[in-house]
Amino acid sequence: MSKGAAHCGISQSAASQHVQEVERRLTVALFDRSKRPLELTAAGKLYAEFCRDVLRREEEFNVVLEALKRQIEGTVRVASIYSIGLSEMSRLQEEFAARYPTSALQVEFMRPDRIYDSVRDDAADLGLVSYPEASRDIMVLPWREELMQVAVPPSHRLASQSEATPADLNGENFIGFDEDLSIRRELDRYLRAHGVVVHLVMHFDNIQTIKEAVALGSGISILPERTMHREIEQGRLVAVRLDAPDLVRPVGIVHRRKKKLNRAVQAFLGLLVGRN
Amino acid sequence: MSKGAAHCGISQSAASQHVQEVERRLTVALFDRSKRPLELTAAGKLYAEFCRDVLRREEEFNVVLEALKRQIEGTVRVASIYSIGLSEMSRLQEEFAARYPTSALQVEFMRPDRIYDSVRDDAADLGLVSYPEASRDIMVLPWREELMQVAVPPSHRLASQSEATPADLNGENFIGFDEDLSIRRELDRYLRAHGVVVHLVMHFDNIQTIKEAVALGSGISILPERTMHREIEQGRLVAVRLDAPDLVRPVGIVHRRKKKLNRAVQAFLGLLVGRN
DNA sequence: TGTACAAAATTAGAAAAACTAATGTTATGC
DNA sequence: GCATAACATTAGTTTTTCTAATTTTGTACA
Repeated sequence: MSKGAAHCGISQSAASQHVQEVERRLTVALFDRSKRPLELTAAGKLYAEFCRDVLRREEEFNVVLEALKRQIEGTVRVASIYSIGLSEMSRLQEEFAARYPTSALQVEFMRPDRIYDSVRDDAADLGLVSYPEASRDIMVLPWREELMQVAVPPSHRLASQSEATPADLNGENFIGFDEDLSIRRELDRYLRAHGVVVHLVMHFDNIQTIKEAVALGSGISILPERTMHREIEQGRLVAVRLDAPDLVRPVGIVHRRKKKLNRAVQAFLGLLVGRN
Repeated sequence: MSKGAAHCGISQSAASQHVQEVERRLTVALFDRSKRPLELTAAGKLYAEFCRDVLRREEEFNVVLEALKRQIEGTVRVASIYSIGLSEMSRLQEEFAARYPTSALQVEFMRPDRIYDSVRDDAADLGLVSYPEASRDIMVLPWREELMQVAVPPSHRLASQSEATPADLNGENFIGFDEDLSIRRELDRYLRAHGVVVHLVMHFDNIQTIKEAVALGSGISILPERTMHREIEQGRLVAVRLDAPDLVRPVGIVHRRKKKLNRAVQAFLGLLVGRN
């Protein structure tokens, strides 16, 4: 019993009292005290077996729990708008995997309203959205502001200009965003503020389709410059700088207001805000 | 959580604090507190499963323990000298079984020294011995004093007498007990005290063999009267009363000095001392 | 049989843990 | 935004557990 006490880091007295308390609770002797060294009774052996079983089970639990914790702690679940771009995300993913090899990054692309829902329901740790909006549950970290430029087909008269003024857009066929998107409201406000009236010929809910329509000559648009790189390279689109430096698309990181962000999420955030 | 607290008979506060303490120990959240009603996290479910497992195992332990306790509490283990007699013991056994049907009586016959050892080692709860001797470990309860009479074959000259004096034994061929037995020492002392000298022709360690030898006419002996009933009935032996009323064989119950006697043992003791 | 020794039991009091009542905070539905 | 129910927090009390000191006990040995 003394050895047992030492093994548990308690005094001999505590061990003795504890054993007696267990015996009192079970109303059965665990040790035969008329022998030295002390001998376990049949009940004592049974109890020891029970205790060992419980400890075994606890160890098993801890192993599974640690695995679960690693999984929870080491995973970043990101919900992103499509227009962040697959290439951008895969670049981030590679860098994240290199820097934090024990962590995992899960990216899913979806429409903005579903991103907010995902974050709210804790289906995603972070959301990447344009024109981010905070609310009771949602908190916003500004990420970057994307320069907006005029998107025109190479055949367009503006394609040869190095810069355009808002007035240059007057009366143009325009391909816009759906009315329920923030970016649509922002562009409308911008055009109105500069007294520009465009001829809205189509509207879509995503940049990809708008770029296609512009490339096909259905009209012009105003899009984030960095989303057009590939089409510009391929000569399918031309981006013309607007002389209004305030026309940007803010992209932000949204997350649940109360939630404690885990190690991996923190690391990913560091990666995001470290390099813009 | 409030319901859980009520279920455990503790306050809501205690439950809340306890859960938080477990969470702190495991460094993992068990509940998703941003939802009402509270939801278990993956870790919480795992922990609940673990707890339920332990409780199940505890129940199992308790079932087995109760069975063991019933077995321990309800069993009397008696070690007896041969000369108590099988018939006497089976009569006791029957009565015990009738009065205490949930208890069990285990009787084993053995030589006196092994009886003391059995009691000392807790292999037997009670020992039945003649000329009982207390010691540091062993405690004695007097049980009964058996009348000693002269055992003679029917053909013997004393067989026709209703009573004999010690002097009648002078010069007789005598069949005694082995020298290491208490009864031998007691008989030697008795004979010496009465100035009797017998001719010791044989000695044995048990009454049964002595009775056989007497019946075969090898000599006479002095034996407990109640051990001769059957041989007397069968006309193989005759018991002659000695006019010395102090010649008795004391039979006692021995048990371990410190040991707490269980329910069944107590009951059996009551049966023994109640009827002599 | 007594004596020495080691180990367990006991005791009293200190330290730690668990608990409660009261109060503050939060998620949810209206 | 407000009401409500449930959980969290706080402060203080009760209960439990623990230690140090002492006594008792079982064993070995002279």
